[in-house]
Amino acid sequence: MAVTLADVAARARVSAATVSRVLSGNYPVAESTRARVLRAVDELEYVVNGPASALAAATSDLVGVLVNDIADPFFGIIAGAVQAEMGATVGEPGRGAEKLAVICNTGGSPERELNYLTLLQRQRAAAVVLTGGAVEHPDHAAAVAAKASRLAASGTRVVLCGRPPIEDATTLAFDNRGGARRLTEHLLTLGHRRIGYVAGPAERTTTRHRLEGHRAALTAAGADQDAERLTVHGLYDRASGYDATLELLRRERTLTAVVAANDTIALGVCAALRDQGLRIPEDVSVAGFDDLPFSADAVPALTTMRLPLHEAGARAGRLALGREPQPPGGVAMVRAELMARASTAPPRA
Amino acid sequence: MAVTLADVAARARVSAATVSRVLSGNYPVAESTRARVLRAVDELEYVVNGPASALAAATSDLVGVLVNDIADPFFGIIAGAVQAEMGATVGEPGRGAEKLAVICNTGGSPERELNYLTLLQRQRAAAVVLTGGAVEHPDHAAAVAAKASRLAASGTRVVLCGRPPIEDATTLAFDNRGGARRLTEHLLTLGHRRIGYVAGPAERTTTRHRLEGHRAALTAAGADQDAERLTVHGLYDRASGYDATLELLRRERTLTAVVAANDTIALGVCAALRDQGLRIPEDVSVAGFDDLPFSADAVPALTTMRLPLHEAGARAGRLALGREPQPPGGVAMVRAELMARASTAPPRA
DNA sequence: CTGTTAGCGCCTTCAA
DNA sequence: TTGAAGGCGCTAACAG
Repeated sequence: MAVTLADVAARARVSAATVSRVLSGNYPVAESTRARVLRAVDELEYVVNGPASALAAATSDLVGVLVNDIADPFFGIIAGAVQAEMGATVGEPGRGAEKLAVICNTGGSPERELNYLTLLQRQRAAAVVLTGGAVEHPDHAAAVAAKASRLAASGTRVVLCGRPPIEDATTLAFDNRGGARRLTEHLLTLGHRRIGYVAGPAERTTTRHRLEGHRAALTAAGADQDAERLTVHGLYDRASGYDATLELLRRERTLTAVVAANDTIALGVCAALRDQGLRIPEDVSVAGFDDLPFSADAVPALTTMRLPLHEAGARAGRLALGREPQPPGGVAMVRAELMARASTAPPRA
Repeated sequence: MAVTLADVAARARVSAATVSRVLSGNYPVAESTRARVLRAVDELEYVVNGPASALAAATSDLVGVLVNDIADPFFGIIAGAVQAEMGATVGEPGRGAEKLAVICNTGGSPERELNYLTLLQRQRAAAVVLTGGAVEHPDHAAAVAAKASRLAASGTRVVLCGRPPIEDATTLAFDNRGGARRLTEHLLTLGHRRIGYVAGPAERTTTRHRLEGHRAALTAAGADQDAERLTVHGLYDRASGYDATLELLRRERTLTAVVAANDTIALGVCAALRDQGLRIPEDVSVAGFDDLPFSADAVPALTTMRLPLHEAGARAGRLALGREPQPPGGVAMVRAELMARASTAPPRA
């Protein structure tokens, strides 16, 4: 069938062991033999059999990246950055083979998340990176934690990017709570008091943390009387933002600002407000979270909290490869930065 | 180290072969034995060793999906749809294990594309889906074609989604040329004659086909005198659209419309026009391509050609799994549909 | 329906 | 510096 190590060995007139050594490059081999082997590899167009070497070596070069929604740039940016760190520089034998980062789309489903973890465990993945908020259902959280421990125990590095720490994993946590708080403080400082909040799905950590930060700011300013009534939950998408905004306006027509749990939702918020004949920011200010690429281009440009997604993803990738030292305590906090733009302004007098 | 098939077999008091049969479910096994085995699997928390079974069975359950830029929703949508087709229903033994779709980000680099193909070949992937336009450099095209043939020869299904057909691969081609032509015809029908075009990178098939469609419409209408001068190339991103628009205005201030090679570029075009004090569509009409989710929400809503990305990705996934019959000749054309929205209108009188 | 027997292709001591 | 040999964990005939 396919060309094997033995074929290469025969052609280069050496043993299979020698070919293996040349290819993995972790063992001294005479330069002349080396050249001969490489030539044979070339002539035969030999390609290592991954499964076979993974079996023999008990390690694979797969790195799994789990995302909630690959069509959402939030995850696309992180995943792309992780993958870029793996540097696909194959084909140059002699220097340890590179890793293959595989992106797995869970669609936010707990079952699929677990399924993918099993699949990766089955593949004996070298590392797993879990990105984005976690589902907070206790059973599921326990199941994920258990899987993570088992993966870690079997030598798979587990890295969390944008979700709360768990045991046996290195984590890059996003400062959702602090960021959300500063964002709402920004609005309060501008003079807003009746602020609507469009939250994400209720059972996710990101949703809860951002909402908590928002509430904390309101409470600190003594402006939290209506907080409950002025909060609407939905999905992290544009349609939810649209619908939620209509609901908010129904509940409180005199809103002067709306904070969205993320930029995508904020887009829907803007659309709904506009359709209701309200101007941004003259009538209602709008703010988002994440600072995705399109946010700066929105009209008006969206005020939001910037999360260094690319940097975080790259760092997660390095941690997954063991190329970067663990942060103290295994946990590092990634801060969010306020990007005050045109979508927020003082309320009408 | 880890629990193996043999451990399960011992515990269930059957042979390893029986356990294997229960797990893969492709062979009759007595219900009682089956139950006993499943219980042992459970108690031992056994997880199949992927590499080992791939080696023995000479097939793996990996399916590779190559994309040019995973942070771009165009690819995110396609990749997500492919992956959804794989249905990660693991953990339910007895029904053939599901595939693991792995998304590989080439960043548009020919070398990385080839590298990933090698990596997937090394993993003995069950299938490979190549998405998005191809680089037209002859050497590279030949290299990719050769790799594809080799993959196909070794039993890996090769599916193309959004790129021109090659031998040994099933392809879902996007009707970029026809779509672009209809889009420009739409503008011509509205009365536009001085139409700028912001193209993508010169050496990509998608870029060329869309540009050709545009030119064909102009030529048919006898409006192609300035076509060359009114075309600017850039990347498929917002910044390029912005810069290209400034350049176009420098070349021809009296433009009444700008066609962008895709929606992302169109966003930049809109931003630039606005910054130049031009209104859309009163002063200048703008059109994009793809109909990404944000396009309908832009202000004004963007006229564009809709490509059924999700459907195409899903179909590519099914073809990769061999769950859908080959289209006649191995090639199917995916049509684009005109979405005439608020960003285009007749030119000023 | 179930057990036995060979490998799948590669890595890795152990010797030479 | 190189070769020989055993085994990684699983699947796939082939018997029974």
